[in-house]
Amino acid sequence: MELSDRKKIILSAIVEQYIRTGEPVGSKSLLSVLPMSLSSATVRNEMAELADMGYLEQPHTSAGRIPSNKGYRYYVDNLIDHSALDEVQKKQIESCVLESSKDPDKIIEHASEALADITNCAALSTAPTVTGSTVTRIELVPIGRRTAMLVMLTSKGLIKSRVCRADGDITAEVVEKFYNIASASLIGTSLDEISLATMQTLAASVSEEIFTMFSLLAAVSELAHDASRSDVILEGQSNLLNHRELESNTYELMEFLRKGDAIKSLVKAADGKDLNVLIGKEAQYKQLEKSSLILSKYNINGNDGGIIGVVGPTRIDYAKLIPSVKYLTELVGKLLTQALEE
Amino acid sequence: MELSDRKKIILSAIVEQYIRTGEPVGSKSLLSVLPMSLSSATVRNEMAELADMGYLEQPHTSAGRIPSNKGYRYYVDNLIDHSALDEVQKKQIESCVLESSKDPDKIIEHASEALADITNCAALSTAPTVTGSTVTRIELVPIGRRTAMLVMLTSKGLIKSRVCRADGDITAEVVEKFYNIASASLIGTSLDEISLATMQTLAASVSEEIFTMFSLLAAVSELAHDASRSDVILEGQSNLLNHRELESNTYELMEFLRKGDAIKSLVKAADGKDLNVLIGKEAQYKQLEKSSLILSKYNINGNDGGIIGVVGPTRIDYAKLIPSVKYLTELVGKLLTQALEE
DNA sequence: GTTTAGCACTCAATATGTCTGAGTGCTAAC
DNA sequence: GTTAGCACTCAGACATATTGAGTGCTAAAC
Repeated sequence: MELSDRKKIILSAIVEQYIRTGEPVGSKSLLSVLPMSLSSATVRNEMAELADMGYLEQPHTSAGRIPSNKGYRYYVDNLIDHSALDEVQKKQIESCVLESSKDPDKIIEHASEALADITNCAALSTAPTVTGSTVTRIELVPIGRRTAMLVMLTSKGLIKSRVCRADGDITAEVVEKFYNIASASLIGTSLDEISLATMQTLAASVSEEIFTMFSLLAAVSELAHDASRSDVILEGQSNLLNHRELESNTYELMEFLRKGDAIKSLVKAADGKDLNVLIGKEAQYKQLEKSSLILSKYNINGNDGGIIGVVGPTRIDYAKLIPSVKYLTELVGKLLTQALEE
Repeated sequence: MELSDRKKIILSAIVEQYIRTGEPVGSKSLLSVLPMSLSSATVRNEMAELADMGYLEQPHTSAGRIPSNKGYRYYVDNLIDHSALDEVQKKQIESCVLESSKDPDKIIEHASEALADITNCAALSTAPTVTGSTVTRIELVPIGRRTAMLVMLTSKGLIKSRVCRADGDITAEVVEKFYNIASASLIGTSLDEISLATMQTLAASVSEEIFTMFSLLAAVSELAHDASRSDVILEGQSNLLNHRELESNTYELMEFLRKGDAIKSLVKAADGKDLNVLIGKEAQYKQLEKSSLILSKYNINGNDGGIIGVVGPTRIDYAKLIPSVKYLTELVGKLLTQALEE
C-alpha cells in the first residue's frame, strides 16, 4: 500500500491543484507544478496507476483526474504536516479569538464564528461536555413576587441559569424550604438523575406549598436537562453557499446540520481522538457525502472539553485548515481553562 | 386610483395564481379560476390596462403577466382579509407555540422557529425592547473563589444574567461593597448610561480592591450593553433555499440577514405600526429587492414588546401568512405577559 | 360601448447538430 | 523506464431550427 516517492509527489500535486482550482487536473497542467522534469506521458502513466489503485477518479473519459475519497485520505494522513501553520494564519486566529469576553459560552460561540469567517466554511462546536457531572450548588434568587433566577453549578465548572416562574408566591419560607430540599436531595446528584418525575416525587414530600415548590423544581429539571443537552452550535452556514460543488444539495446539508441530532452523534463519536477528519462518505451520512468535517477537541484543565470544527466540501484546503482548527482549539482550551478557574 | 370590481377580481386572481404556481399568468389559464364567464380576449384587455396602470408586469413580450410590487401592495392593502385565519392554521400555530417553556427568550425563539417551519420562510424576531428602561435590581451570586453570577433586572421586567470572573477574590466584603455601590449608583439609572467608562470612574471611587471591583463592574456594563443590544434572532434561514426566485442571491440575502444591522433598523422603523408589510424595493435595500417582509409587533402587558416576522420571496402567500403572523404575535404577547407577570 | 373570435406575431425554452479542445490510452521508438 | 506521436473521447460552446404559450390588434357580434 506504500506509494513510491514520485507517486506521492504527483498525488499531492493533484490534490493541491484540484483544491485550488476545482477543475479536474490534467497531466499537462501538472508538469508546471512538479519539482522534477518529466513528460506528460510519464505523468499520465503514473496517474493511470494511481487511478487503478483507487486514489484518483475521472469524472468522464476525456477529462483530467480528481482525488477520490481514498486519495484525500492518503493526502491527509501521509502527505501533509498537521502542525504547519503559517504565521499570518496564526496571527489572524489569535486576533479573532483573544478579544473574546469571559463568558465561556461566548468564548466558544465567538471562536466558531471566527473560524467560519477564516475558513469560509460552516463551523460547528459543542459546549464542554457534562456527562457524569454532578450538581454542586443551586442558588435561587427571588426577583419578583413569583419569579426567581435559578443558578446551577456543576462539578465540572459549568454554570447554567434561567428565569423561572412559580405557581405561588416565593416567600422567604419557600426559599428556605427550597434550599433544604436542594441540599438534601439535589446537591451531589448527577445531572441525568434530575428528571421531571423525580422532581415530582420530591415536591410531593413537602407538606405545604406543593405547587410553588413543584414549579421551582420543574424549572430545576428543565435546567439540568438543558445543561446536559450539549447542543451543537452552528455558525456561518451561509458560507456553504459559496461552494459550488455542494450546490445541488446545500439545502439538505444545511437542514442536516441544523437538525443537529446526527451531527451530534458524529461529534460524540469523534470525541475520542484529538483530531478527526471525516472525508465524504466516511461520515456515513448521505447528506455529508460531498462534504468533509475537520473536528478537533479542546481540553479544559487537561480534561475533555468539547469539539470545534468545520464543515466544507470534500475539496477543502486540508493543509491549511487542519493546523488552523487545531491551533484554534488549543487557544480556546486555554481561554476556557482560565475562565473557569476558581 | 380605484379599480373596477372586475379589475380587482382579475388582479386578485393573477396574484393568487402566480403565488401558487410561480409561473407568469396568461389570460387563458385565468379563465378557469374566474368566477364570471369571460373570453380570454376580454381578460387580455383588462390585463393590458392593469399593466398600463402599473399593477402588472411582463417578464417578456410573449409571456403572461406577473404582479409588480405595486400590484402586490394593492393586493395586500385592499384585496385580502388580514384576519382570515383558517382553523387548521390556527390550531397548528397554537400547538407549536403553547408547548413552550416559561423563559421569555425561549418563548420567542421557539415561536420564531415554529413560524419558520409553518411558513417555509426565514423567521426573524427581536426580544422585548428595553429602550428607556432602567436597572431596578442587581444581584451578585458568588459561585467560586473568583467567579460569580450577575443578575440584572430592568424596569420592563427583562432579566439578564451572566457569569463573571473577577481579578481578585470575591469575599463577603467585596460582595457587600458591590451592593453598596450598586444601590447607590446603579439602581435607577438607565441602561445606556452604564458604559465601561462610567464603571471605571465608579470603581476608582472605592478605596480597596479596585481591580476586583472594576472587573465586576465591567461585567455589569457588558451585561447592560448586552441587554440593550436587542439582536435580531433569525430562524430557518435554510428555508430560503427552497424558493427558486431568490436563488440568484440567496447568499447575499442570508448574509444581509445574518449581519443584522440593516435589518435591525428596518425592524425598528416598523415598530410604530402593529403590522408591517414590506414588499420588494419598499424596504430600500438592494439585498431585499426580491423579498418581502411581514413584521408584526407583540405587546407585553399592553406595552410595546418586540417584533416577530417572516422574510420570503415577494411571491409569498400574503393571504395566509399575514393572518398567521398576526395571530402568532398575539399569542406570544399573551404568553410573555403571563411569563413576566410579577 | 362592450365583448368576442380570429389571426399574425413574439420570444423563451427546447431540441438538434456541429465544432473545438483539453485530455486520455496506447504503441513504438529512444 | 521514458518519451513522442497519434487516434480517440466527450463536455461545453455555439449556431440553428422547432415549438407553443401568450400577446396585441382588428373587425364582427352582441
